[in-house]
Amino acid sequence: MAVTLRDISKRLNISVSTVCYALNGGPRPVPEELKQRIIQTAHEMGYRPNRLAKMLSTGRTHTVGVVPTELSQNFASGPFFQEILSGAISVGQVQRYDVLLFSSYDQAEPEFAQTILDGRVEGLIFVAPRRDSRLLEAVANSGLPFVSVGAETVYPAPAIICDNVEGINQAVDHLAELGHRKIAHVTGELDSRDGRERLEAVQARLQHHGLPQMRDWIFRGAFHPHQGEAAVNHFLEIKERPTAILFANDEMAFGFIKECARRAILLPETFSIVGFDDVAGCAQCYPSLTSVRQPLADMGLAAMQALCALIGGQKPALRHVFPTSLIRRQSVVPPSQS
Amino acid sequence: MAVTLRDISKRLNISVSTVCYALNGGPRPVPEELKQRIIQTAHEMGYRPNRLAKMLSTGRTHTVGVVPTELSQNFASGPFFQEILSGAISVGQVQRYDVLLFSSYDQAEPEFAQTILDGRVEGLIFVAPRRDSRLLEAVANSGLPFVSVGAETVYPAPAIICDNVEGINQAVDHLAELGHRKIAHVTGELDSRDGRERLEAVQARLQHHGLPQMRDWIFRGAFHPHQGEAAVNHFLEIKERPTAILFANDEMAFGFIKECARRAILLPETFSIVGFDDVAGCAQCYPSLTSVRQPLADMGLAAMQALCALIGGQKPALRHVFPTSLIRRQSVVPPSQS
DNA sequence: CTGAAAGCGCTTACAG
DNA sequence: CTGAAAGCGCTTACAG
Repeated sequence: MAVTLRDISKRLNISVSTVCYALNGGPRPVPEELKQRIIQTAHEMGYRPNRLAKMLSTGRTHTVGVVPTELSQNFASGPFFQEILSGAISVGQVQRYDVLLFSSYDQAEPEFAQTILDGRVEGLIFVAPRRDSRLLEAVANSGLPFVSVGAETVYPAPAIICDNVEGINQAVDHLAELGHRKIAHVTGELDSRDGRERLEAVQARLQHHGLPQMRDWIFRGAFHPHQGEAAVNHFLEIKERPTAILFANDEMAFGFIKECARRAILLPETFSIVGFDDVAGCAQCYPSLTSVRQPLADMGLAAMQALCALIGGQKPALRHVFPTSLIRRQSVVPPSQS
Repeated sequence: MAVTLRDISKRLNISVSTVCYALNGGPRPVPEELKQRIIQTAHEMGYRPNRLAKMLSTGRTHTVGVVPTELSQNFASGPFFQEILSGAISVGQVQRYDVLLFSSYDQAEPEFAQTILDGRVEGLIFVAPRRDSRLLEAVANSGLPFVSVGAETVYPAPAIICDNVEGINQAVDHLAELGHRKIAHVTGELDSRDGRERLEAVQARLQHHGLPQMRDWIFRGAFHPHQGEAAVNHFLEIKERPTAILFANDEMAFGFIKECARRAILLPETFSIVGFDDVAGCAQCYPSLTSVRQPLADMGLAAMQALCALIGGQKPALRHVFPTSLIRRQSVVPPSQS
């Protein structure tokens, strides 16, 4: 069907090697006149090089794979994944790497490791993997370069993360300064580093400020909006209501805001709320959401750069911690007098 | 380096074909006892099938490529692209297709067609391509299956689009009902179907309602937030200010909102505004943005399904028009009396 | 039933 | 300088 080097070589009665060298512009020299004739006929015949064949024979694919968060069932839907992806892609443009999304991903299948280690990619980016991921273990054993972004692994691979403790401190300090003394926390998935670290940081910082801590003020979530919605009931029903709530990510805060709107519960009057990640939606919700900014696009960018460095045989830093910053918006006000 | 079928066959003193058939479970039968022994040793030796080799010999890659909007310089950043991608990916999960993002994309390069037609993918999804895209022409000539989403092409390939006229009518009708008689429009890129169709629909619907049209009320944009910002100055400076502005997409409306906030111009009191696309940010901005909803994720899903059908030899519909709906929020109020 | 071999379309070390 | 051939690691039609 498709035109091959062989077809061209036959047409011109020369060898495939010469055609190959001519079309690739090297490394073996080809007389200019002949080279032009080859390029010309290749064009006439509608020749298009087969990349798979090239990849197979050279062993280079110029492709990196992106592996979705194992926690999220619907893959690429969240802004977390998307912003990181967009950062990664912008580097790909420069470094000339294409990105393969393993969308045929199926958590249920134990042979998934086979799929991502089947030779199509030169390296992998894991977005927010779990610490105990069996996938990671298989990949680490395979020797294929990889980095993780948004979470640290137990393997000696570059991790691009944010400073959770700093971020939480900024949030708690802000609330404390305004006079909040009853601060609650809706946690993330506690199997993840981010979920656990943020919870611990909240507890440590509350203690640092000498603020009270109650069991009812910790609501266990898992990074999904749904748990934010569920939290509304919880915090309304407990005896001692908090005046401020710190969410482990924005998505849960959005769920909370939405549910409050549905039930006509005033925000920020009833609860001051703070999110984490500062995804695009924060600036645009009502009330706009004060949030700890984690520079996701920059992190995706750094992840891709680290991966390219690894592939290139360099040794990038194993830990790339990005600073957080508190973005203040309308969702936080001083506690109402009562 | 890596273990191959050949290595296994040597170890067991049998032929590669037998090993291949055993590991693939067919099509040629292999005695159960032998098959188990082969699987066993393959496992022991850490065999991992090389997908590139398989792709090359079978001619199937089980991969589809996604080509970014040519209008947008920074590729995967916009929510438009991202929501469509997420819809497409969710189908990939079911149909077992992986998604290749051509992130090494470079508009400047004329040989880009070579890159996307190099045998790595079985089909292509074009996100909002321009009508006159030279890329499309090359792809259409190549015979590789493709679909476009968010725009129609001149080629007989499935187009997954929304009903621009319906959407604009919904928006204009809504404004007219509230009493607006001075309605402006910030256009999209007029080289695109969406940009042009929406402009024409606005003009037609204004006429239908017998509303005045002024040259100053058409501000030429190109789908980027920046033009929304620029529009603020324009509409403040012209003699006859409109009372409502219809933006060709949300991004420009966001830019407008942001600039108004910066300059302390009250919304929606000063201008009622309507966006188009209803991306996630609309529900969360202040004032929350009334917008024409284009079901992007569903469209991405339909695009992927149509593409899979094409690849499978079926003939999906050439035009898949999704209905729009006006999502009413806070950014539209009746015109102020004056 | 099983093995030897050709083929997928490139790249490149090896002869001449 | 250029051609013939081996090789990348699979799949599969062809012999035996």
